[in-house]
Amino acid sequence: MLDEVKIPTTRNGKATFKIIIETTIDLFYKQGYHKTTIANITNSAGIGAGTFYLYFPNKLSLYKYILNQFQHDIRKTIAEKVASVDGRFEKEKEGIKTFIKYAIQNPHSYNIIWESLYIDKQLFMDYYEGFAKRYEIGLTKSIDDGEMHNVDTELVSYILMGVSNFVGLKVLLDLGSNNEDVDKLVDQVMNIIKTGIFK
Amino acid sequence: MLDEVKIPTTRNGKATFKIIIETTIDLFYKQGYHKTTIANITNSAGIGAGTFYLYFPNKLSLYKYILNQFQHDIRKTIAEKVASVDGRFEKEKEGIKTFIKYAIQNPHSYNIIWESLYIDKQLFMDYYEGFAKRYEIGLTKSIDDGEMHNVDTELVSYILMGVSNFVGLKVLLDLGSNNEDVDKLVDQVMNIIKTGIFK
DNA sequence: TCATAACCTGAAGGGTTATTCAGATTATAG
DNA sequence: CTATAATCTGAATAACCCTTCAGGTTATGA
Repeated sequence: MLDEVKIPTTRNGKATFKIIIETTIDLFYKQGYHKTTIANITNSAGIGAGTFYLYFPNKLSLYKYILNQFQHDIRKTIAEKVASVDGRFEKEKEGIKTFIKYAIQNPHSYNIIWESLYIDKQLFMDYYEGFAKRYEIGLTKSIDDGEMHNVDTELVSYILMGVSNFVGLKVLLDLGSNNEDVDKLVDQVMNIIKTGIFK
Repeated sequence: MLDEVKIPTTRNGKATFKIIIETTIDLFYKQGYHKTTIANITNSAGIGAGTFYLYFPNKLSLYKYILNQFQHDIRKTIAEKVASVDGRFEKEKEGIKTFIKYAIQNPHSYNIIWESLYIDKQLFMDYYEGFAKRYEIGLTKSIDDGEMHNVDTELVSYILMGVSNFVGLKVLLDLGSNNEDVDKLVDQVMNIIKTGIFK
């Protein structure tokens, strides 16, 4: 499943493995997956061309490894934050806020996840379907707790993902937004989500 | 601005130009921009390799030409539909419905537009900023007409784009949704947008 | 200390692709 | 009908890139 990735065992090996990952995340962000060559990676990482193949059989397996890392990291970060607040509404708010903040602090992750649509469509579908399913669990609880109208949870999960993703996108494109701004921004977003847009 | 695209003048030339466009849209959809080669295009179109360069200096200029076409077509389609209904709320609803229906009927467009993020980031930014500005005009009218709360129109335009894009995405990924379903789906979405999610 | 496994190198082979161009064909204005 | 512009062809070139591999270095357990 890890596509024949070879995990190094020694200290030197681990350091090399790590620099490959870090260099590649940076290159994928700046140039995109397809424009990034193995030679780009090994040159930027300061290693020989053959060293790459010691750990990864090809570029795709490296991409999948990085995507997997981000998935776990995002979900873990959100889950921890959400667990720390009380009330369904507050939890949903914290989830969206954490997602947007994560995007700001890891702008690379955003690009790399979306790009999966143009690398392997199935990866993209799995990612968002998995994310939606997680969302639905929380939404169902919100309904059970009487804090939310009896909505179609699957639909609402896509709506909320769309909102977070595009608001995150806006913040990323604008650039230079700091964390305080994000708090206010998310308050506005949640107000809109809570009470609706139209009179 | 059109990147040196040469528009043919004769009937034969126009037919060749057209088949290049149509073949390429199909290939970009199926394989993505980067995996599609000029040889793929000319072979699928049934023309000689050199013929491509009669009209386009390279693959990127062809991509930009196609992206531009979709932009105009989407905006025109939405504008016409929106003009045909009365009331700001009904107009917003019709706009979202038309967008999602357009995505279903032209699944190619969706892929090609999003892919701009991985071909030329500036194209992507221009596209969504332009779309947001258009949206804001309608939203401002909604507020003036007293049909909408006094919201941040720029923020709401990104929220609405996020909702349309991800609901459209969901429909596309699920596949097999017909137009009647979409009407009901959009009714649900608009209900949520109108009255909010939380109690 | 030394045998062994892990790690590293970069030149070279082999495949793929973009682009050119000399020459051929077709359409049409006059 | 004919001169001319537009259109078309596909083999050839040159650039690029992935991947291998024979040979070298480094770290470590015993």
